[in-house]
Amino acid sequence: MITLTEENYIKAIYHLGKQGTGTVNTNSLADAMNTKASSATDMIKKLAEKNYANYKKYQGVSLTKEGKKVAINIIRKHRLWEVFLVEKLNFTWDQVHEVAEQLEHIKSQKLIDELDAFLGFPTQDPHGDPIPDKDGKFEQVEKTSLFNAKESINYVCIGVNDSSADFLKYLDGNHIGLGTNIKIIHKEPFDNSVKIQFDGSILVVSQNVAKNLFLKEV
Amino acid sequence: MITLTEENYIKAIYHLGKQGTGTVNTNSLADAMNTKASSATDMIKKLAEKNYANYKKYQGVSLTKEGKKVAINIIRKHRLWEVFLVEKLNFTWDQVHEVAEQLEHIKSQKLIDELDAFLGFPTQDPHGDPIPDKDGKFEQVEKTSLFNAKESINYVCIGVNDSSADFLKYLDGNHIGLGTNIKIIHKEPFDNSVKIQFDGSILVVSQNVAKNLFLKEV
DNA sequence: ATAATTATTTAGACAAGTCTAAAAATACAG
DNA sequence: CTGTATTTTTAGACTTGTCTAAATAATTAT
Repeated sequence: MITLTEENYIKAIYHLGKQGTGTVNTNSLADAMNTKASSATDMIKKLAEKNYANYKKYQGVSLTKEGKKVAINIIRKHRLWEVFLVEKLNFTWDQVHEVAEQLEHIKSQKLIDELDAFLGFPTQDPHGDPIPDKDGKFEQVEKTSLFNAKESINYVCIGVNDSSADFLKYLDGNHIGLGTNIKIIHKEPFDNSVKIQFDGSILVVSQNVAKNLFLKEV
Repeated sequence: MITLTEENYIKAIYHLGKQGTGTVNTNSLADAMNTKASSATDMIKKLAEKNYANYKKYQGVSLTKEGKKVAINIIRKHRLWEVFLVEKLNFTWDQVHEVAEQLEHIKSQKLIDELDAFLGFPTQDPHGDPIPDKDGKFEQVEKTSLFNAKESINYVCIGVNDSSADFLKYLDGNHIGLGTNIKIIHKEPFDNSVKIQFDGSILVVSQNVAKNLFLKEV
């Protein structure tokens, strides 16, 4: 049996370690879990014990194949529930995260498979992130941040990095969403702000915003 | 903050104590929770401490107004999720309970209100039990068990008492469900079995079945 | 009314997950 | 390369919910 806390640690290791491929150090894991390094160490040992993680003292932690499988399954559930909440229950994209964090831990294979079918086998969640299929396969879309994007090229918004409610509300307030077509008018070297054009309007966004908005060339 | 375990104890007290109006003794509570009497005592104390339960040593436990509110809210969530699972995700009525037991603990007022609306404000779950509305109000339907029903009167099946998967599968196998019209042909005094007629077929059911099938006169 | 039985509570212990404080290992700067 | 700073681990303790075993209260039977 895998506990709720174990699942959350596994998920955190996955996200911190470049989609499960890299090593994560104890302090960043503790930070991500809002806990202390000593607690993280204890849990890392337990995960290694249960064969979800590779661990050598002072060398950081990474997920085993088994651990990655668990992580991807949680992510699949999280993102499917997000689609459900937005498409069927009138949630906005900044409201879904908190509830999906709870729903992702419900244990029932039938539930998630039926939900997937009910939603029409979606491939992206409301923030543009890919949804793993039943076998854990998913496409990592080629994406550039607005910060790294080039002037005078046409882009379309395909996702966000920081999905904090505040950031998502900011985007909503400025009428930027998935699918919005964006062109860079000017990149200001002084403060790294970016002047963009979309839907006929012009907007200057901060470096912070630019780094968290993902685009794709069209 | 109320914990998952506390919620489950409150729910059990509600169900055991005649919909929250009566007193429950420690042993039955422990049995219902699959735990030991000493554990039940500990939890009862905690619930009394937090004002969800009334408790005097050796006198059993009952829910406070606050406790009843919590119980009814959990039941509301449980039953709404059951409707969702059956109507939208192709679950059969014997498959819903286990998953609804998990879903009922998800914390989000918006989630449950939106789900309620999405389902069209249903008043009964798939087993015929009433669903409390947003304010905790619900109709307790007048029901007789088949065991107590009288011969030669027309009844309709409106619910079940024992909602174990085995019992529900038995009913499915015999094509009895909510809404099935039933008439008693003969009550056998020897073993309390009951011969019934429905949809043109004739069936003899055991006392056990008769006690767990709820009917309403038509 | 008293003895036997049953129900309930208490006491002390354990596992999971967390914490603080201190020790040990690693990394970094001069 | 050596000392300092940082990171990580260990040790011991606390909380929640559980257990067993023993003590106490309530109930039932004679």
